[in-house]
Formats: sequence, structure tokens, C-alpha cells
Amino acid sequence: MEYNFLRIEEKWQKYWNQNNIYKTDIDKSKPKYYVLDMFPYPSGAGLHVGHPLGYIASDIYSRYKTLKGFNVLHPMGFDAFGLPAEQYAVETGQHPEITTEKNIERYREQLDKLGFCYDWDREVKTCSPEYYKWTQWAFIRMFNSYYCNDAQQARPISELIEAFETEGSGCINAACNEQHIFMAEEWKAKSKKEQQEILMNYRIAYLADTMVNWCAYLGTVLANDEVVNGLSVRGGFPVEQRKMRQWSLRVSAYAQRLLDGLETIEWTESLKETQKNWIGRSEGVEIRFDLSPQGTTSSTPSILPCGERSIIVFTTRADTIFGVTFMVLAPESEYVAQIVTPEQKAEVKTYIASTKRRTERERIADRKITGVFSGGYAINPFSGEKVPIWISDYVLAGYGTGAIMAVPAHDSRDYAFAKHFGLPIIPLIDGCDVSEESFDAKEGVMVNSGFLNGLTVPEAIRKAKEYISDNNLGTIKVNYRLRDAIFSRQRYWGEPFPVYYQDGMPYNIPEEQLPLVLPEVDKFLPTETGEPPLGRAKNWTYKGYPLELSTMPGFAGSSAYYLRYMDPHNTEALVSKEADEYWRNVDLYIGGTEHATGHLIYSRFWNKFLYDIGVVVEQEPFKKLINQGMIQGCSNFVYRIKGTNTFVSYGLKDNYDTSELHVDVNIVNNNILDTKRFKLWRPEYETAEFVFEDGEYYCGSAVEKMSKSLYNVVNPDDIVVTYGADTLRLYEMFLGPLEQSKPWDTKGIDGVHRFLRKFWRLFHHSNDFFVSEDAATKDELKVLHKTIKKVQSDIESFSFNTAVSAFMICVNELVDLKCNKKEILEPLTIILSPFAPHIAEELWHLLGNTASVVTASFPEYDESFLIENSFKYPISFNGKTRFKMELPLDDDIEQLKKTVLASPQTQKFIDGKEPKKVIVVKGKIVNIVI
RNA sequence: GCGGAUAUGGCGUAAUUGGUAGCCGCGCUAGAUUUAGGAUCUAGUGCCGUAAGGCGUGUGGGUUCGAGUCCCUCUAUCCGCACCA
Repeated sequence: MEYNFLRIEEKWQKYWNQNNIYKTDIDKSKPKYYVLDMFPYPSGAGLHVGHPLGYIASDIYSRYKTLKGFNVLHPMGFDAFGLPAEQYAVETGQHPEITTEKNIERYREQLDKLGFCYDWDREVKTCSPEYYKWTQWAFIRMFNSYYCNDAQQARPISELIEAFETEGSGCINAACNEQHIFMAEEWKAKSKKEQQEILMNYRIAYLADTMVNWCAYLGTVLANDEVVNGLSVRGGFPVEQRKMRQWSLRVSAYAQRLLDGLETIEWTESLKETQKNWIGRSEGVEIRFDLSPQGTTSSTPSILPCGERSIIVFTTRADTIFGVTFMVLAPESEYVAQIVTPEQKAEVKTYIASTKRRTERERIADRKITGVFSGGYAINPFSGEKVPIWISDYVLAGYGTGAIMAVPAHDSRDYAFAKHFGLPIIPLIDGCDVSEESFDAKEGVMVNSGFLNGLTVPEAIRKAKEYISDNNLGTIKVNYRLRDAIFSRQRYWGEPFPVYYQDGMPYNIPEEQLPLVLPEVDKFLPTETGEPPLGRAKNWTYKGYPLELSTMPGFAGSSAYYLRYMDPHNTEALVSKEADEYWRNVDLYIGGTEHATGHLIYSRFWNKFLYDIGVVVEQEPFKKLINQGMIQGCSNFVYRIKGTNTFVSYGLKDNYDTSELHVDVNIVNNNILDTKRFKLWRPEYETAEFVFEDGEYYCGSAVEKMSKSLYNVVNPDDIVVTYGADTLRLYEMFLGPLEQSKPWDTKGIDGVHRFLRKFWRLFHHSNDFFVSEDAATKDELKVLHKTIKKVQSDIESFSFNTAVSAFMICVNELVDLKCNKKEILEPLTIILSPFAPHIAEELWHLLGNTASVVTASFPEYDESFLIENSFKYPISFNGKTRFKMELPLDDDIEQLKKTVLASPQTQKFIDGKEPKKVIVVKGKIVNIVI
């Protein structure tokens, strides 16, 4: 009986399915373990061999944890709202739901073939109303909450209203867009609409005019993480900055907690670093520069903050204030209008118009130094000097106060600007040379700096800060780069906002009337008047009031899905208290790095919000996170002689004028082209001729992204048919460390497949399953215990490649020992089962066990047996290892030394002399110095 | 520019965490079996050398009886952030 993987895999997949082997329930008698994969977006292309890498790893770990006695939650679902299905709908008119369902079905089929242990009863789809009801629900809660900076948590908006009614806004320290100062009486005198407008400033989900990334081609706004280098991540279309009225989530209020939380979770340093960069905390001061009287237009009354004629800037280098030689405002800054003098007005206007025309992409592409003098001056608060105020687009309106103090000697951007416009540069650090470039490092001793002279930079920063707060020149302030997340998308295929408009102000639909189901539309395009597709829906109103026309972005549905898996069918709550308190959070999360600044930030924010309002018990959603590497494609090329249909082999291509063409990797083996299949591949190659090299046609190769258009996609279904799911699983793990990216290489798969067949044959004699009931020998037991120990520690450290190797070594050794004993096979079956569940299950049953192997428990290894029987310690002389020696485990070091020194091998090396030194490490003789 | 990571045979990788560098697999070489191919089995395979031996973990240095592993220098590659004041 050969190893018939197709029969075995089909049989057991059916059995697991029918017997609900992977059904999970709350079981308080066992410790829980929650293993989660980042759920996929079901694209039309289906899975390629790269996708399952993380899924295989999480499946192995889940099965292992189950064998270890944990109650393991291992669910799967689909992130089903999104642009591709909608783009397809726009082009074909087919409803995105149909496309999505079809794709999900295909994904499910492919996943099932790999033998994963998902509890499919818990499947979630973000596009189903039962699911997005809770996305909408969370939105309403955010809408009805504000962020209290004192308590550092979200609080109900009703508390804010109460405070306004009793004490006015003075006592409130809350995250907001714009401070409003009013007394309780003033609040009460305001109209409902005015009150709502003020409250909108505080809500965690709020509507505001914000600068957004507008992608005209996609017809929607995008979040910051969806834009890279001024192009949309999806599609690569240009994105411009535009002011629009949009929903946003006040993620920035959580910046510090998002930062602090990183210290409590086991993520890789690089991922934490990425998030730290994205949050971008910087400590500094906000300092006030008063305007020089002749520098302002006397006709405009000042409405600047603090009620004074001044500019507030943010700096992390308070120590360099003596070196400020000019100031710069962002072109969009609200200060600009106040400061520009009549003489400069025309020039400034022209400049601002020109910066507006430039997209962000252009600004990044050609870093031309541009700017214009405003005509105004400010007073340096430290030196009393008068400094000119400029306007330039190198200062960002969205960060800090949109205005900076420029210290050209110690900031490279200010330096470039100063050189370009001929502004003075004052060096402040002893001995630094600023004739060619600025000195940006935070080191050295201060000079030219009044009361800071003689201090080192860190000391000077501290002292300057002290001086500023003592003299009421400004405040100590922490700034974050993290912005609020723009939450509206002018698209169809997303969650509708549970919001209607009355008198121009938004109000939420009552929670008990959720879900607000996505309406039908005739087309998936914007309306003729430029409204989002929902503008086409009939009766899209609530109690006669118009409903919001935007939908939520992709990250809305993926932000709390891990909670829904805990209690997926609950119609009363996102997750029940009981389920949440049992499952708590994800113990192991596996997925790609591409979500570092998107999903993984939003999810953490969303979770913290739910924590604040008492829905969840854990502050962090994902305790441990592993980023699996990408599996790249290995493309092959053929070389066609230009103007002919003749193809020349790789080694000879330089003798001809050729063009390089991608060829389907599935008709290439070992870089050798199957010319017959090549001719059949496409009609135009039917008459192809070849110039061979040693009788073969060799292809060129390169590592590229796995993609349909590069003909380098390897489909897991094909591998499963040829080798079986168990081989694919083992091979993907064997390829290398989980976190590393690596090219797919079909060549090596034979080795792994051979191993499984060898293992199978070891327990089959003349076509029958055969195991011996004899007791195992010491050597056989040693092989077993060594393997258990190694595989266990490898799984626990997620080193699955070495675990597979260990198993292969084990089988080789058992073959050498001709061991086919039940006593050995039974535990081996269990430890193999996470990796190759089908063959393990088959052997398990052939051994006469009826219950499924997943209910067995992971075998223990016997440490003392291993120690007793693992001998051969290396013995070195003068640091050079000469031989291995069998030594007993002995605490008596003196006795050990004697044994070693007395041995004939040692005598040969020390040649009768007395050794100078004997070094013993961990109870073993290691080195003898002669 | 700032930050993170990596560097070992022809290739993917391993090294009990400071103790025989190259496990396991691919590939390659030779042989056995087979009508042939495939499959299987046996032996070999870091480099130089007929051999003895020597050299070897990106570079240069250091600590140590002993370094792929620890410290410093440089180099290369990959990733993240980037007019963030």
C-alpha cells in the first residue's frame, strides 16, 4: 500500500467536517488560547502558494496548543467590503455582493483542501448586516463619546453636556478640534444647532472640514496609510489635498496610550518601531513670538490665540532660540492673513496660489526651495531681536501650529532656506562649522546664547524650557504625528453610516434599529450631481430626514472582528461579557507587515475605545504578533530573436538580438523549458523554433512578486493534487524561518514528499500496515525523546523549519534502526499531527485508536533518560577540539577531571605532562590547557 | 537624513545560545536496480591540495583557553519613516 495522500486527505477532511472536530466552546476547565490569522480579502484571483504560509503556521500552533491541553479558538472569516469588488461592479454592473460571495466560496474551497482546523461555525463576513450591525454600533458609541484628557479615557458625551450646563467649558480638558470658551449661562442660551456644533468638536467620531487625501480617479477620500508618495495604495492614482466635510475618528487622542501599550505586547522590534514612527511623539515647547508693532496691518484687529498679537510655534530645540533669524508660516496657516503687509499682499497671494496648484506628490518630487517674505516681523523672546516672517510650503500646516521658528545653523531645512534667500545664520555650538551645512546633532556646548552659554545641548534644552514656563513665554508640549483617521468613503461597497441629517446636523439612528442595511442602487457610480453612489438609492431617509451618503472605509470592519469571533451569533451584543472574559484577547496573531500603520493601529485604537466604555476587558487586542514573510514568485524567461518566432536558450542569448518574455513557470522544470507544452501554451508559439544548448532549452530566471501577469503564480491546488496537502504544509514550513521572505522553489518539495513516503513505508510491509508490539530499545527511545524535545521547543519558538528537520532526522534514524514499533510510532504520530494532520490521523487509526488524534495529548519527553543517554562531550586541548568522550552525568567535578585525564586519548595529547588548567562548563570537561 | 533588520557551501538553511561550523533538504558526482524513463537504494559532496596539511561564517580590530555567536570599526543588501521643526 503506497502512501496515497489523495485518498487519505479526502477521507479525513470529510471525517473532521462531519464530526465537527474543530468546534470550539467556552470550557472553563481548560486554559484558553486564541490563535488568529489576519482574515483575507477574497480577491478574484484566488489563493496562491504564498497566502497559506501564515495560515499553515497558525494551524500548526493551534493544533499543538490543543494537544497541550488548551482550549483553542482558531476562527476564520473574510474582510469582504472593499474596492476591487466595487470597481468590478462599476465595470460590469454585477452587484459586489455576488462577486464577493463567489470569491469567498472559492477561497473556502482552497482553504479546506489544506486541512485547516478552523471552527467555521464562527465565520464572520464584514459585509453581512448581522456583522456590520456592530461596526455601526461602535461608530454610534464613538459619536456619543468624547475623550477626557485628565482621565485619559473616552467618556459619554452626556457628561460633557452636563459639565457645560453647570460649569461651562472652563473646567474641561478634552481632546477637541477647536477650543470654545463659554460659561454655563452662555451654553444654555445657545440654540440646539449651535450646541450640536460645539459638541461635534469633542466627539470621538466627528464630522469636520478637514484636509483630506482626495483621489479623483477612485472618487473617494483616503486615509493617510492608504496613500504612499502621493499615490493611492490601491491602483496608484494621484491623490491631492482638499478641504472637505468628512467623518473622522479621534485616533490622535489615543496617541500616548497607543505608544505606551506597545511596551506591554510581544511584537517584533521593527513593527513596534514602525508604529512608534507613525505615532511620532516629540517633546518640546510651544513658544510665543510677539509681533513687532510695525509688522502688522493696523487695520486688521487681531484674533490670534491668547488674544495677543503673536505667533505660537512648536519646537523640540528650545535651546536654539538665540539662533532664530527668521520665522516661517505654512501657506495654509491662519496666521498668514494677519501678518501680510499691504506691500507684500500681491506677492504672497501669487505664491499661495502656486503652492495650491502643486500636489503633494510634486512637492515631494522636486524639493525646490520656494517662499515669500510676508512683510511682517516678530520679536525673538530670548534676545529681543526683530526677525522677519516668511511663508513657505516646507512648513506643514497640519503639524504643530503650522508655524516655525527657523534656526538655520542647526536645522538643515532652515539652513537650505536661509542660504537660498540670503538670510543670516548664527552658530550656537562651540566649534561647529556651518559654512557648508547645518549642525543638526544634539551635542556640544552652547555659545552666542546668553544665559545658556557654556551648557551642553541637553542641559540647555532643559534650562530653556524652564525659562519659558517660568516667564510665561509658552508651555511645555508633546506633539504627535499621528492624525485622526478620516472615516468617510464616497463609495458604495462599505458599511452605511447610521446617521441622518436634521437641520444640517448629524444625529445617530437608535441602536436598537441597527443594522442600517446597505440599500440597492441602479449603478455603482457617483450621481450626476457628484454625490456618492448612495445618492442613487430610493428612499434613503430616516423618518423623512436624509441619511448619510458616504460609507465607512475598509478598516472599519476589520477593527473589531477578533472580538466578534468570540461570540459570532450574539444578536444582543458585539460580544457577551462571558465570552469576552473567557477569551479576552488574541494570544497569537499572524499576518503581514503591510498592516503595520493601518489595521494594526486602528484595531488597537478601536479596542482601547471599547475598553474605555467597558465592553472589553483587555487594553490590547493582540498579545503576540508574528509577521510571516512573503513568498515571492520565481519567474522564468524565454528569449525570442527579434522579428522571428525562434527562441534561443539562456546561455546563447547574447549572440542574438533578443527580447525577454515571461514564460509560465508551470511549464518550466529546473529552468529547463518543456518545449512541447510551450508550443501548446499559446497559439502564437505553435510554430516556435528553438536554439538549444546541450540539447535543452534553458530559461532565465528572476525573483519577483508572485503575480498573474508575470506568469509565476504557483497554485496550491496544483501542489495538493501532485503531492498532497501534508507535503505542501511541511514544505512551506521547511522553506526557512517563518518571518523571512523567500522565493517559492518547487524543486525542493520532492525532498519533503520523500520524507513522508519514507515514514509511511517504515510501517508498511508487503503492502500491509505492520507495527511490532515489542518494547522499544534504548536507542529507539532516545530517538523518540530527542525528537519530542526538539519539536516541542521549536514549535514554542515558532521555528517550524527546524521542527520539520528534526522530524526528518528522526525518521532517518528510525529507518537505520529498522524500528517499526508501536511504542515509537504512536507518540510520533501525535507530534507530527500539527504539521501533517492527514497522514498522522490515518496512522493513528491504523494503530487502532478510534478517537481523533487532535484529542490526544502531546507526549512528554523524559529529560533524565535523555541526559543519561546522551554522552559524547567534546574534549578540547588549548581550545582546539580533538575528540568526543562519553561521560556520565556526574556532579563530582573532581571525579570527572580524573576520568578524563586517565583516558588513553587524553594521555596521547598531554604526553605525560601535568595539564596547566582544566576548564569545566556545565558539568562537562571542555578544555584542557597543556 | 532618522530608525530597524540581515550577511554562513553552488542554492534554501542549521548550529544545544560562547564549546567539533555547515545539521536537514535541494542540486551535483559515482555506483546498484530498471528494456527505458520515473521511482528507489548505496557512497561522496565547504574551499585549496595527490597527500600530509592548510584556509574558511561580509571587512578590519578586540575580549576569551575557545567567537558564526559578545564588544568596537567599516561595507553591502532589505524594510519602515521622512520637509514632523
